[in-house]
Amino acid sequence: MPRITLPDGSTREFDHPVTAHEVAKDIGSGLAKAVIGAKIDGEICDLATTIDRDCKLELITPVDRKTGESSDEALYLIRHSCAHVMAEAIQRVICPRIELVYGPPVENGFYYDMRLPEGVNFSSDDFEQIEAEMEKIIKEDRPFTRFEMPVDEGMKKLRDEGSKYKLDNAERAVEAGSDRLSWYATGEPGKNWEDLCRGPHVPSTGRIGAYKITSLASSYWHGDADSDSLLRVYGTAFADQKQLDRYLEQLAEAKKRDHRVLGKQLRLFHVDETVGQGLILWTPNGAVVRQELQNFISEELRKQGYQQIFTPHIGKLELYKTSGHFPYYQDSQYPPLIHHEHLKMLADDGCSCAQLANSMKEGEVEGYLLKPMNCPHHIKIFDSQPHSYRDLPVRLAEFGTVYRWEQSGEIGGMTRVRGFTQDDAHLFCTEDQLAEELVGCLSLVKIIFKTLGMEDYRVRVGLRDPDSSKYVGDPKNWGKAEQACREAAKGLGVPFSEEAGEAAFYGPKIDFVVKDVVGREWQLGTVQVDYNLPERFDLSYIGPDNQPHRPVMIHRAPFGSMERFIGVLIEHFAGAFPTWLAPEQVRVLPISEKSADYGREVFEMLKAAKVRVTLDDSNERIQAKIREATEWKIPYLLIVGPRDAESRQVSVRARGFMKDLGAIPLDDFVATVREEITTRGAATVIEEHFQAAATA
RNA sequence: GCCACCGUAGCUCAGUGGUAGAGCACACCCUUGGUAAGGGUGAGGUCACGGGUUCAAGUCCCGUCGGUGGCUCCA
Repeated sequence: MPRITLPDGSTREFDHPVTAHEVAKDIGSGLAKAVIGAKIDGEICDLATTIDRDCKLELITPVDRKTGESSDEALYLIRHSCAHVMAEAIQRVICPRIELVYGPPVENGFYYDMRLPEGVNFSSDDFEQIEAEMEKIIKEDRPFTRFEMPVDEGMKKLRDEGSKYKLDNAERAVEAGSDRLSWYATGEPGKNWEDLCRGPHVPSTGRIGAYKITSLASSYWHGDADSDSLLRVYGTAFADQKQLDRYLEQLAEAKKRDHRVLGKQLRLFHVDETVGQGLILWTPNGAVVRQELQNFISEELRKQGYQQIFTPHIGKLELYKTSGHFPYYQDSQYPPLIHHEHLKMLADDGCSCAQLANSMKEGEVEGYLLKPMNCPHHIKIFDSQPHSYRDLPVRLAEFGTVYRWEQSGEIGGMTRVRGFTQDDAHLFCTEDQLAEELVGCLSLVKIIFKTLGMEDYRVRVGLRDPDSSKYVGDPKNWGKAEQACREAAKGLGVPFSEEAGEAAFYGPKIDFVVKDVVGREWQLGTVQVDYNLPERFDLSYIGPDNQPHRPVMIHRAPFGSMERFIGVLIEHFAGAFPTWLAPEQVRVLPISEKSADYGREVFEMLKAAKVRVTLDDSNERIQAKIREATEWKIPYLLIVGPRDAESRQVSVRARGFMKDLGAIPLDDFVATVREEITTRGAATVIEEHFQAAATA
């Protein structure tokens, strides 16, 4: 008879099979009331699950009594159950003929995919009504009742009901090894709403807590673009209103630091539909941030022995045929630029687009390509001279702008664009130098992320799929390169994962993924080993044996692109850039016209010290000037009035303190702000000046 | 690319087929003030673009462009 081990190690024995709920009752009536599910030998189950064998049992309550937080399991049960309630409400409120497809819990909530019958539609305007219906179902506190059938019988039921989607789900379950199919009725089977579902669920609808329908999207059946288009309704649910409110606040907070919102507010960049989708116009403020960042990266590159180069934005088609970019990746490139005479000739001949594409592939029409990658140009620089092994490694760096035809639905803000500038570099080295070069690439990343305070990132090492033969290069070298990537990643001291099958066909790679303050992940740069391009371009160096050898290439763009990186940076800092990056570093605010002359003097002095400073000599009151300046997230505001002019001081209001920190001599301020800027924030001397005021 | 929703002043947004609105920003005037909005006046619009329905369209329909959310893709 079942002997049940609880998480604290204690055991309970029963002389008959019991349900998880009965065990909870046996422990205490309070627990029995609170509990919403169980974990039996690590597997999450309904509370009504019968236990007839020895097992480990964990009871799931909506909220942990000690921490006040919900476990992942509790949220899983609540959200999965809420998906059912939402689906029922939608069928009742919108249309009963809506076909249900699939409704799982996901991170931060749940969704339900459904197929709408012809002519039926709904929008976010209907959310309120659906939520009202959900409220009713929850108030009724109907039990989630599980019932099972043998596969044959279950399939027949589904066929009779005529839902191809549910039938498909069942077939998949059977393929995965199920010998029975299960349904959950919200109430009484055969009488109330039901759904084919593996479960588990909370015991009854009343236990769902707080919920909200969040958005509407579309999806494809099986994720296949050629298959049926489905409507996906997103929602979220929590154990209680407080948690839901907190989540919604986080969402609102995330929206406020969205780089697209801040980009507009702080005039960092502009996208103009008449210029083109996904083409970033860097406005003066954004250009400052980018320029400062590029200067910083360039300095570090020089320290590491990189040489800076410049290459044009286009190159002959032939070049990209050699590299393999054309026509292999033609779909993700802007169409080629072709010669006038060709264009004219083809037009006169009434040539179709398809014919044109064909003749370009065949080499009958020459043209140029807007470069989708910088490597071919860099390779040509490397190859413009013979190389001795003594020259290696050669490290060529360029902030190189590339253009890619991203799918229109994917483009947005600065993080997914069609024209972008990579902090690109290509390293040409010997097989033996590879490991050390990889370490060098990663140390650069480390320095820069640290300076920017972006310490919450992880590294993904992409390795070969052991079952595939698509990879180019010597398997022995691959093994060594993979090991080198692994070691280099380890040396960073941040979490990293190895992912088999994620390598490019031409070499293993290391990707950097950063997390922003609200927990979203962004893939930034990569470091990739390449055995393919040196082969394709027939690169060589002369070794100590006086024989030609093939160099190995490393592509590295550790920040991905300036666009995406700065997009992420805007969100990371919520627009409040550290002083060295801030478009406007200091603003001088004279109290009134009486102090205008001194204000101008302060302004000129800072300008001469190469500080990005402005003077607000408008005839507003000081309160209004401060408010205005605060909205621009300027690091330092200098309030100057007759008192300050008298003593040649400035009254400092530093961003983040939101109050008057007191006055310091003008010369001291200039010197300290300079130091903060040149050390890129390593010295935050200003605050030390005001220790007492700042902490008061 | 696919699906849904959206596009009104520089920005944020109201606007029920019948005379295009508010707040902020901007310009000018008054105000000259010590740490998050002083007051007044004014200017600002092809309601994304193109077609259609209607006596009448910002509003309804179709198309195009663009945005948002998702799906798919991502050298």
